Amino acid sequence: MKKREQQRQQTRATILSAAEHIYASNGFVQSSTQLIAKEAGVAHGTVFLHFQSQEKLILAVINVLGTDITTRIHESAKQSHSLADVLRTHLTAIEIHESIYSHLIMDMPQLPKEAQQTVIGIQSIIAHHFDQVLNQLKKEKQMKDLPISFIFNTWIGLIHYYLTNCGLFAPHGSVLAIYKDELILNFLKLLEVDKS
Amino acid sequence: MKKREQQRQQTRATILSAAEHIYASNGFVQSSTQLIAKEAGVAHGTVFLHFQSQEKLILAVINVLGTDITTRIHESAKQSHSLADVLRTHLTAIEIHESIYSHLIMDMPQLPKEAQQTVIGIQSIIAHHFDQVLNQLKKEKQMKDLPISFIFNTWIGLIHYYLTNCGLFAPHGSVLAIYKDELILNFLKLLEVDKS
DNA sequence: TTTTATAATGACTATACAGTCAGTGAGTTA
DNA sequence: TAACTCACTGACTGTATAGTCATTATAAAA
Repeated sequence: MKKREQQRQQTRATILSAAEHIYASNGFVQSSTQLIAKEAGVAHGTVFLHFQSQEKLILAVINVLGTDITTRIHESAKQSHSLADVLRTHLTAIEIHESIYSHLIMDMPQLPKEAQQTVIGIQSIIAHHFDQVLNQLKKEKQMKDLPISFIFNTWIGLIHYYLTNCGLFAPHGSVLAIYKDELILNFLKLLEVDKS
Repeated sequence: MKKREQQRQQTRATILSAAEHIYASNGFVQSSTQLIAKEAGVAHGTVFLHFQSQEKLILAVINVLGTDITTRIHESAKQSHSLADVLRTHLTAIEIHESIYSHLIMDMPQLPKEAQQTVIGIQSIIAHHFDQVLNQLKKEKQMKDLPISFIFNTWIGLIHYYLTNCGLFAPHGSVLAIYKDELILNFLKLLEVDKS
C-alpha cells in the first residue's frame, strides 16, 4: 500500500478510537467533535475529512460496537444450551464494552434511528436464543407459563437498570463485573429453572 | 393581596406550567428557555426574573412532580395491603405524569444531583411498601426466597424499560394505560404470589 | 396629582459548537 | 529535479442558546 493511503487509514482509525474513548467516558450527546479531535491529536477539521458529520461519526462508532458484540454473542452461543449459558453469554459480551454500551442505551432517545437499530439488532439475537431455550424449557414443563416476551423484557430491563444506574451500584468500576453472577443466579431462581 | 404580587405569582405559575408542558414533550435537556418563554407567552428575560437559572427552573418543575407523585402514593398506600395493591399504586401514580416522568428517568444522567434525589425519593417510598408486603409474604411462605432488593430492582427495571421504550411499545399514547394490568399480572405470576 | 417602586421587556453579550475552506507541506509521479 | 496531488491544518462562519441589563409601563405610596 502507498504510504499516503496507509497514513489516511491510520488517521481514520485514530479518530474512531479516540471517539470511542470519549463517548465511553462522556456519553454520545455530551461529547464535542473538538474534544475528539484533541484526544486523537488531529485538527478539528480533520475529523470532517474522514466523517461527513458528527452523526456519521457516532454511527460509525456504534456500528463497530454493535458488530463486535453481535459477533461475540454469535461465537459464544454455539456452546450455549442452557438458559444460564444464554444469560452469561449476553452479559459477557456487554461487559467488555460496558461503559460505551451503557451510554448508548442512555442516550438512545437522542440518537438517530440507525443507532437504535443497532441496539435492536443486538437484542434480537439475544431474544432469538431466549426463545429457543425457553420454548424447550416450557415443553419440558420446567418453567411456568408466562409470555416469553415478558420474560425477555424483564431481563433486559433489569440489566439496563443496573447499567444506567452504575453510579448507584458500582460508583468506581464495572457493574457487571460485580453483579453478573448474582444477576444470573437470581434471575434463574425467579424463573425456577434448574441450574443444571 | 396586592395586585402586583398577585400578577407576579401568576406569571411564575404560568412559566412553571409552560416548562412542565415543554419538558413533557421534548425532555429536559433538549428544551430551551426561549421555547419555554414563548410557550408561557412572556419575554425570554422574564424567565430569569423568576428562576435564577435554567437548572433552578428544571429543579422547580421536578420538585412539583416529585411532591405530587409521592403524595399520591402516600394517599393510595393507606389501602394497599397486598403486593398487587402496591404495584398498582405505583403505576397509577406514575401514569398520571407518564410523559414527563419518562423524560425524567431518561435524562437523569445529565440532570443535577438534586434531580436524581427526587427520583430516589419516589423509589424509596415504593421500596418501603415493597419491603413490608414482601416480608409478610415471605413469613407466610407464599413466596420464594430471593433478596427483596433484587425483586425491587427487577420491578423498577421492567417499568423503566417500558417507559424509556414507549416509542416501541406505545408509539401514540400512554404505555402504562396499555400495559399496566398486564405488567402487574405477569409480575405477580413470576413471583408466584396468590392474587387474592 | 406627583413621585416612587418594580414586573416585564427585548435587544444585547458571551459562549459553545458543527461544519467549511483556502493554504501548507509531505508524498508521489514524470 | 520539477510538477503535481492530496491529507491535513486551523482560522473562519453561522447558529443556537443561557443569561444580563437599560428601558418601559404600570401599580402603589406620598
